[in-house]
Amino acid sequence: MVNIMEWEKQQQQQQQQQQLQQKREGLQSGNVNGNCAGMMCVKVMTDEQLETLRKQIAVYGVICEQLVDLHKQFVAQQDLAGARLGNMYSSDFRAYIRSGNGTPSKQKIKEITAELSQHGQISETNVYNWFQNRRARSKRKQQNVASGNAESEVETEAESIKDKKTKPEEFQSQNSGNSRTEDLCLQNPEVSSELHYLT
Amino acid sequence: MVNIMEWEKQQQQQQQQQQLQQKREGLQSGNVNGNCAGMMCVKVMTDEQLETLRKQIAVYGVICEQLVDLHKQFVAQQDLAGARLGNMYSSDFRAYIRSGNGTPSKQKIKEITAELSQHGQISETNVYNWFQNRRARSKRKQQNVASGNAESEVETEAESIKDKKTKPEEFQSQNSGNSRTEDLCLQNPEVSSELHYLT
DNA sequence: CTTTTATGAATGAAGG
DNA sequence: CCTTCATTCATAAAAG
Repeated sequence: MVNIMEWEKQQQQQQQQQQLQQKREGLQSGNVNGNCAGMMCVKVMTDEQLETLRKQIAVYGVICEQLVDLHKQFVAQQDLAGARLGNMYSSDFRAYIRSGNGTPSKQKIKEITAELSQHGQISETNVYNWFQNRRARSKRKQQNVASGNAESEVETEAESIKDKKTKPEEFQSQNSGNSRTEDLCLQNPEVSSELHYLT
Repeated sequence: MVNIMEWEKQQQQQQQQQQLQQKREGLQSGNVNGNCAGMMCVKVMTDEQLETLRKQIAVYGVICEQLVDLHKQFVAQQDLAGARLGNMYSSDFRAYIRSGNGTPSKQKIKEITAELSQHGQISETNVYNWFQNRRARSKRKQQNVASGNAESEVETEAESIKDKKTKPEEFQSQNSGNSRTEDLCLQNPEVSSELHYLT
């Protein structure tokens, strides 16, 4: 297992440093054709270049998924910023993002895995799990928020969950003594509005 | 295994901060587009979009570069060793398991169910599902491992690949049996807070 | 140090 | 069989 954690920290630090450096240097962010020396401003994006950019961004699409969500939330909350951030992603990028909402499909997973594999060790299982968890959690979040609003915040919860499964509940009897029923509950009202205004 | 998912978050955070900073400082690399007003600028994208793309790519590029380098140091140690099937159920159960990996057959299921019933509530359906899932998953796992095993096989792991296949874990003491090695993860819950500065 | 939160993963079960 | 969903666990990171 080695100390992955250490590595992570290292990375974070380095990244931050990097960031700072960029910042100090004015974050040039490599101009496309920034040859605006005062005349022939050739900032023309050839189709090739454009394509390259799109491709890169598409690859990062998955990586930024959450960022987009947050941005959307922000946009929705502020209303001021408006469309500025909502539509700045390429269609490819958006495609990826959106794919997460519905059906990942094996094909997608393979694609994504392939692309991400270029940047590090990753398996299809990882991607699959990620989507799986993502869907489940976003759904549950919505559920909670919705129910919370509808129920007028009353602490009535408790039982409503019902054991639809009627599953023998496994053999709880065994551990009934120690299980501490964590009971989830992340009541994070506030931000989680999760508006789906997309753009 | 270093998951992309993990550092993805870092990137998200990084990017967010980056954008954040840029916004706060009003850092617009306007030199690229600013003085091209009267020129023949054949743009395929708006300044804003272009700017956004450049930023994203620049940030990602640098970060990824470093990440890739750092990953290389660890990739070699990434060993999946996903093949472990030791099971730790009752010997009886184990015997059954071993008897055949395919098709339990109704008879078998009945028997097994009967035996396990001595230890707790369990139905044939449970047993059936269990076999079903087990087969499917073990198969898929093999696939994944096989395909993903192109990496160098460094045996850095102490050992303990111990199996964790836990089955009727329900019966067993809810032992927390620390499973295997791996995983690392980090996230950035504070992104949201950062977001507030975005304005 | 303890509690929370976020998230990858494992697993039982339902549908098709 | 295969896919998908719901639940749960373990743990790293952050919060207090």
